[in-house]
Amino acid sequence: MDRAAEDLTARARIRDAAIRLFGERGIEGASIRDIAAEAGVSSGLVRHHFGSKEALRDACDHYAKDRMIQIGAELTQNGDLTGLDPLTLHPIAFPLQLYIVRSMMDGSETATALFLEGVDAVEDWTVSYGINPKDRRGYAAALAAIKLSVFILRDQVSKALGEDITTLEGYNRIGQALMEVFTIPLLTPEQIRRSEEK
Amino acid sequence: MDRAAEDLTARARIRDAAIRLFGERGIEGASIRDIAAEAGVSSGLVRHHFGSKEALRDACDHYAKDRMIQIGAELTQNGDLTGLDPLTLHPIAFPLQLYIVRSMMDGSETATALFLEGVDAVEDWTVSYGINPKDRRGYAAALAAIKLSVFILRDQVSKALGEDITTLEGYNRIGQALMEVFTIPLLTPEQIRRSEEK
DNA sequence: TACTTGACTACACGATCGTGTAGTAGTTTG
DNA sequence: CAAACTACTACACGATCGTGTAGTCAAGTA
Repeated sequence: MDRAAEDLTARARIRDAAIRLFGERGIEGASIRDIAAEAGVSSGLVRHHFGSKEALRDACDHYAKDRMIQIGAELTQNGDLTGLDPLTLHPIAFPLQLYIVRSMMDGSETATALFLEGVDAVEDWTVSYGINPKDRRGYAAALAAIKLSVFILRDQVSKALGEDITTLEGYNRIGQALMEVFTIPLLTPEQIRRSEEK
Repeated sequence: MDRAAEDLTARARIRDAAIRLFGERGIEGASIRDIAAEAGVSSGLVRHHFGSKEALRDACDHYAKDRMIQIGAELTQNGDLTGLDPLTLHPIAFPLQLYIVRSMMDGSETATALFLEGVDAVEDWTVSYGINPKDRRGYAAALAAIKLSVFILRDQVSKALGEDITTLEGYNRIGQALMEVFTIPLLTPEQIRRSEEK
């Protein structure tokens, strides 16, 4: 994804092109012929390497999941951030996130499993962080969904901001805005108490 | 949408079926033949009434937008809530929201305009409510996107909760979880200050 | 050298898509 | 009564889709 296209094997180029086009246009919106053209190969080669469109999506699912987990692991161990500054990380991680969300919407089990693992992680995190919502599972699910919302509606959010959020600058802006959503309490304790009485 | 199907004109049944199927499967995922079958008419009649698939989506866009605005207006004037209790409102509004989000993702200008109007409304609301984020526009855009995220990821969120959020009970649960996200400050003021120093 | 294997292309297939055309039945209108 | 119009169906069209088949070419191997 980060290396020059001509240095990659045809199989890798097909997979990268599939992740890119699937993520941008949706699974149904990107044909095998589109992906083959994007990768610079024949459509038959896509079938030769992956068997079917479904199997291609499966391969993309597992690759994207592994890459995201790998990136997450490298990010958490703060000691070694070699080559993981935002400027190089963003162009790699953003298309992966985009693809995963699209695959989720298409009903992929692998992508959905990744979402469920994310909810589990957020749930554990609320415990260790001392956050005690009344509905912890619901809270974690909402937080996980929110993290993905800007990817899905990136065109609309970009238009609302007058700034492309697929760029690093735009992405950082909406990321900080999301942080403000999480840190500014919308309701006063008094209002919360009153809404509970109803 | 709420009346018995046999009491509606064929045109209305086609439109309702289109909103339902477009919302569930996406624009590309629902064919004109599918919609015609769902409405109990021939595929030719869809074309007769709406001209093309694009024009059908346009008609659905405007209908959904008008209905949502109408519902919103009836909800805000608290005096008259005739027939607008959640039990009857939910089955009407939920498919409309689902469709609007799908249409947005498909690049519909009408649906995107509705999103931008929503962002404007949230922005105005933060002003009158005394909420002052550093990036007010970004804050409003994030909040508007969040409101729609659970519709898109409804299958994943439902699976995470073990409860179908398309039902009124499930929808209320995730709605309250979202409220908790907005009301529980994630970071302490100390942590916010520290993150700003970086 | 002869054989096998894997990467790769060209091409044809049936299905499905949106769309176009022709025509029927019932109602309205002059 | 005849013409016109509207709601509606049946059917065929070209395009595109995922897929299947056959074959080329280069590299490895016995």
